[in-house]
Amino acid sequence: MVSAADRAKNPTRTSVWLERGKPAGRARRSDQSAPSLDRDRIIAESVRLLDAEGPAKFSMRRLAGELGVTAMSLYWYVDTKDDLLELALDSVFGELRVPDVEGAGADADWRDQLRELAVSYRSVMVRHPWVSPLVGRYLNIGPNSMEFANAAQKILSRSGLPAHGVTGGLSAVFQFVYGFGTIEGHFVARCAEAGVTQDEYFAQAMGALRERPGFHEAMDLAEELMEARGGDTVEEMRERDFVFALEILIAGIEAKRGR
Amino acid sequence: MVSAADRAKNPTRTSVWLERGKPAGRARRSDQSAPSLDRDRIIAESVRLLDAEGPAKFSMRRLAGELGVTAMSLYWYVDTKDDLLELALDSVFGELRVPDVEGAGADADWRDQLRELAVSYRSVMVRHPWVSPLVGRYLNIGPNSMEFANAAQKILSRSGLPAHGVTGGLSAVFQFVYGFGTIEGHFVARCAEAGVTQDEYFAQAMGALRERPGFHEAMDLAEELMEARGGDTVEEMRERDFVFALEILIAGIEAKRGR
DNA sequence: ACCTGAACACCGTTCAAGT
DNA sequence: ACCTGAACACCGTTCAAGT
Repeated sequence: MVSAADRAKNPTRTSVWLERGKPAGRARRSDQSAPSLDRDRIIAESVRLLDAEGPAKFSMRRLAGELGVTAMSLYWYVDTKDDLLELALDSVFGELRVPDVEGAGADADWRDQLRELAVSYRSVMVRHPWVSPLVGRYLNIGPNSMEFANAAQKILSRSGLPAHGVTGGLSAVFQFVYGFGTIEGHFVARCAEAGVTQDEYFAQAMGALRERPGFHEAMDLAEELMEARGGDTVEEMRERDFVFALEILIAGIEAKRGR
Repeated sequence: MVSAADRAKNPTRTSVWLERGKPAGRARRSDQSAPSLDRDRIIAESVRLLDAEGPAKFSMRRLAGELGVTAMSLYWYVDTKDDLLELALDSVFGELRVPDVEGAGADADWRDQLRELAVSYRSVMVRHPWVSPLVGRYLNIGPNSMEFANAAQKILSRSGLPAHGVTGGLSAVFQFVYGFGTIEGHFVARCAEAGVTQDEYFAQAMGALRERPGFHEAMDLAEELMEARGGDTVEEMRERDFVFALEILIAGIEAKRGR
């Protein structure tokens, strides 16, 4: 933990994870009277609030209220709201089911492991729609993010892609999943806020669009394509798109093997 | 344009573009004295400010100040800040160079057109890093967004993908570009804010990471992969990743033709 | 070591009032 | 038709002070 004065000496610090000093908060006193707060409690409650009410309503004052404390108490444990968000971000990355890529897992089919990691990443983004803007905002170098990135690198390294293409392959797959999960997560959150099902929301938006003058032609093609894809619910349609897109990516990687 | 009272009658409105009444602002009076403001000026200045100072510093009060007017004047032209952002979003989508997919363009190679559209989308995201969170937030049904989506659909429809796979293919390509452009745009913006070049920022972050205990192994693989990819500057490295990733996607689509 | 109260410089938006 | 001033209910953060 770093005081405001220390921070002034390190003005280019770009991440909580690059703090000097104790990484997990200020030194705990050995004294018997336990403090009412700690970083982990603050982070856990932040995640809960962000999930429940969305990032727009998340404030230091609101969070403090939920913890039965004044807003200023929080500043004993984190330097800024930004740092807190970065901590919350890495904390939900802990939910990722990262396949075993070391011992026995190093012999598994890279395609299966890639699918597993992609599916898991997607579901984190959907469960926590506030995560995706933060992934863009921070460096993503917390321990859980790093474990994820490391596993992804190992999996793609075994795909047969030429060495010069592995980072590009990583981009292709995980930026896709990021984009997909972002849009999906926001859609789910919007429906929940509006108090309608995804199918209701979708039907309403499509209806409104069809009435727009000059958009008939565009909608015709869109509907034709949606028809061909099939799927009875919005969730099923999205699922088909995700699966097919992932298969395109895997097929593309296979096509680029050794070139 | 819709008054607060009208809006109350349409509580499920989910986009400025689904407003009832005049789509381009309130009716202009025929009177000779021109008003000092109009929607287009407000939108243009919003884009300028968002580019220059980022979304965190963008406020109705700040914007009004820049336009030489009080904050409340703006509410004559837009219902909420949210609506204004949605308008600004579609406005920068107007910068997209959408290939001709209708007449002669319908015979062009779909790969070339897909690359052109992807490159253009990426560069919009990088020039305007505030765009990417908004793409997640809104429905993206403004006229420029729709033209983009329509062109993308037409291009993918000619790729040889089976009809049921076209929407998945669209996801794969454009969610990838979205994710890539998001991360890239934020990185560029962060460097500008910190007043360092991308290469300096990158070197600093890598250096800090290498010093972290227990991250040696992960960094070794990452550096090996970056070595193999090559590229002397951060921009060049990113360029290689983007190009290769896009070729993976195209190869994947080709592999899925007719299946 | 840990927490608080008051204060500063901000927000988006409403509403009644001006011209 | 278009714009303003005052007001409401908020923000993140600092700082001096309490225990």
